[in-house]
Amino acid sequence: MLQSELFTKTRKEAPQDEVSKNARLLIRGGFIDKLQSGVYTYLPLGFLVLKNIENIIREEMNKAGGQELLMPSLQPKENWEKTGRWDSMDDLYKVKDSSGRENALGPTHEEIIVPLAKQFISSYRDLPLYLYQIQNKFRMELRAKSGVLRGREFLMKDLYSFHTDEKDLARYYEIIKKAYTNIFKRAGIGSRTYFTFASGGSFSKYSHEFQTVTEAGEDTIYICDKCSVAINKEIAGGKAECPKCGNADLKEEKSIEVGNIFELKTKFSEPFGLAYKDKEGRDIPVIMGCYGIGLGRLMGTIVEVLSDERGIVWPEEVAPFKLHLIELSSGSKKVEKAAKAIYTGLQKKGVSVLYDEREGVSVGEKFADADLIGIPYRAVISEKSLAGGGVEIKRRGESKTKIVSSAKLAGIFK
RNA sequence: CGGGGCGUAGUAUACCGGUAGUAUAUCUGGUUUGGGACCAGACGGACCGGGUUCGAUUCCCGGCGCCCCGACCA
Repeated sequence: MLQSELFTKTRKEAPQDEVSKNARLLIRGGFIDKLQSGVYTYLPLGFLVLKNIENIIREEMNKAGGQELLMPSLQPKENWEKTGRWDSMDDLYKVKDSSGRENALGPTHEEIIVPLAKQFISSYRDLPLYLYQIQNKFRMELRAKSGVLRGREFLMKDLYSFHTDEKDLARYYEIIKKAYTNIFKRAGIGSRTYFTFASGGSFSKYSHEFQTVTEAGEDTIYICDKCSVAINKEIAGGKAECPKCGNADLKEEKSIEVGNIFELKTKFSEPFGLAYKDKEGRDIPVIMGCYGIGLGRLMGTIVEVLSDERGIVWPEEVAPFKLHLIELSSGSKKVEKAAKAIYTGLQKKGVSVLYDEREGVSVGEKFADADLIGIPYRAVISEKSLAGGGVEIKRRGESKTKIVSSAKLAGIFK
């Protein structure tokens, strides 16, 4: 993409009402725009990042046997009354249309997927079953905060699993645990993300969260270095010990909940009468699990964890482009021609490139933009680089540069 | 939802009871080009409603919006 044609421009300063690092950098770089508190537009650059995150998640969910579908946000009141959540869930958005009909704007989708699954599950032969979607959620947060980390409308992947018994649920739980570990690794935050024991609510001892260590987090966890797991402060009580090995020498950190998985068991299958016939022909309630990841929150977490004083440092798999090609021509036709040839050549090889061919933009500004936007590789082409034998290449986040011939440039992205 | 703070050009800010200045961005023209370069000109602004006042962007009241702390958060 030509940078001169990019919809957005970078900003030197962030709006004073944004305090969080993720929102300040994402707004300055032209990734997002705030419409109202807790509600953001994803601009072209941000949308590219979001799509990359989405693809990572989709690949891992498919690998775990998930079938993707898309459910509505407008959800009839009756479904929510059946589970009692129409009245009990205080962050539920309720909308009344001109005919007087009432709907919820979906904050989660148990109320929809369970009656849906009921249409197709009747026998033990139909189980297990794994369904997921990537879809906007609405939650009336009393206090939206921390940029994209806690919003009122946000993209979320939610997967629901259906099983014959708890043993099978436990088996699948482990599969998703691995899938989530892969997702956070590919998203570049694996080394700081811990499998965490958290409050289980009324049906089980624990639920589990994936918590990423950063000062920007609103949760506090205690990490066991021996087991590389953590326990959420909300259930740790006064003296925390590792739920796995009993170690009491835990490290306290602030963290962001980037994913959660929990056992629903029969909490939703019962109100909707979701049951299957076993081999003896008896009706048995279906056992369920559910598993969520907020995509915007994940994007914000990546920014919180992987950025420096100059801007964002995107991991390769989520970066909006693989390479930021910067032309410093000073009006030199030779440099212009060489840069353009490299750009077209890389495009043909399928390497995504943001090509800064803007005229009359100073060197400092181009470099500052590249640092802020945070594409993993920066290639500079100028009189100087050509004299040195080609293109000067540098990784974002590192300071050493090296010259490679333009022929060899594409090889870096294999 | 409790407490606190803040609303002035696209953005960041200043001053003021007498209708608003600067920077940056944008537009025009020109000079520049290895870390947000420079010159000249132009465009553009007081959240909404009410009150006090000869006069309100400024003071008072109400609303709305935004941020922070807390509570809440399958």
